[in-house]
Amino acid sequence: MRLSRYFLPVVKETPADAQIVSHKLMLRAGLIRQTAAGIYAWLPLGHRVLKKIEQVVREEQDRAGAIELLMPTIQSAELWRQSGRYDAYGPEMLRFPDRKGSEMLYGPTNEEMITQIFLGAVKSYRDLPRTLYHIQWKFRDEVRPRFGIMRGREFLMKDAYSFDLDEAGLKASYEAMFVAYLRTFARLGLQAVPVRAPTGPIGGDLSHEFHILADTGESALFYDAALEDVSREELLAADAATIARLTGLYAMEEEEHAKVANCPVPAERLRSRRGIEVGHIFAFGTKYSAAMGLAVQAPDGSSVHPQMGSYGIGVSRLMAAIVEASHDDNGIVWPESVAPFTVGLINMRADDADCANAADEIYGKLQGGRVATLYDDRDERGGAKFATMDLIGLPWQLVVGPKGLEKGVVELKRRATGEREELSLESALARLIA
RNA sequence: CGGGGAGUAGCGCAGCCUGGUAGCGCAUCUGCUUUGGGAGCAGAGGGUCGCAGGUUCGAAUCCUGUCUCCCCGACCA
Repeated sequence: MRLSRYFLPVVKETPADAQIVSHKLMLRAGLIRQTAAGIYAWLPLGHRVLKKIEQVVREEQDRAGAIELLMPTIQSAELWRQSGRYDAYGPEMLRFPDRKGSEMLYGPTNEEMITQIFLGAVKSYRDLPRTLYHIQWKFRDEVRPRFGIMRGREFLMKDAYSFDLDEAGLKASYEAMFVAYLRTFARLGLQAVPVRAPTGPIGGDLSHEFHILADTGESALFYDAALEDVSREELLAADAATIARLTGLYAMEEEEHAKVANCPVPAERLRSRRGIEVGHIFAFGTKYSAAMGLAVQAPDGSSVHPQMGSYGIGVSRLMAAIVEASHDDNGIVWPESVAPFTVGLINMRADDADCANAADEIYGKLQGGRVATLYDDRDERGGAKFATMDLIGLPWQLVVGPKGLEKGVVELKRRATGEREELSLESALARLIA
């Protein structure tokens, strides 16, 4: 993409409304634009990142055997009356009538709907287990939206729902999702801490939250320092044993931690940090299957309510969490897995014919490959170009200028470390494409 | 929902107390000079001062109402 034809409204000054670094940087880098309290438009660059995150989440869901579908954002109140949640759910649920006066709502979650869909299709234990998921916009009319997309009212969520014949099956489905979550966050370059969670209004008896450690997190956590020692490789290779080990380590939200009489973690290993909740998984058993009359026929001919679980990841929130975890004084530092473009190709002198031709040619070569390139072909001073590239945080900057061309080299800069290298064009391209 | 704050040009702000018909920086546009880490000079465009009433000869400024946004608390991916 040529920057001269792109839509990238970067901002030099920090927007007054933004308080935390991710919100400031996301506004400044032209990723998002607020349209109402807690509601944001995704500008082209932000949209690309959102899609990249979504794709990593999707791949790990698929890998875990979950099946993607897509449910609507608008639901009928009738559905929610069947589970009893229409009245139980608070004013966070956005309710409105359609033209006939039927009560509708913008879905804050989809347990009822998925159960309804399942009920219409599955009658036999032979169709279990199944885990279905979708990645869809949700709306929760939060009392106080804040921090940009960190706590928006409209947000993109991956929510998965598992159906099993018995509790052992549910446990297996829960663990499969647990593994998927560990891998997902590791691939996104994040260190996530699984925290044993109180099950709250959704019900059930097994639940974990996944928190990204960050000073600006909204939750205060207490946990065993050993949780920080888990390597990325280990998380990517996670299995049931990994889960057993991780969940065996102490980790609680402040509120729960306060209730613990004798904390099992020795003081020197107890860490207190803040976290951003980016995922939450529940095993809630037959709560919805029973309420909504979902039953399958078991091998012995009896009728059984499937054991269910639900598993959420805040996809849009993850973007803010990544920025919180990965930035410096100059701007965002995207992990390669979610970077909107891999390379920022900088033409130092767009008004210089030789330089422009050389840069155009390099751009052409990169176009054919797998790396997405954002080509700054504007006639602008080098300093401004670097500032923009640093702000938007692409992993690589490839600099083409007259001085380098004289020597037959280009400069390759790694955003994360700032290290620069002069290379022949061939080796620079080889490096990027590899 | 309670408590606090703010709405003036695309962004960041001043002006308001002490009414006299709107200004600064950045950004944008034009020209010239520049060009390897946010250039300089000269010029230009852009605002019914959130909205609605009221007071007044006259309202960004005073009064009333209203809408919106932000921050602090209880909820959540």
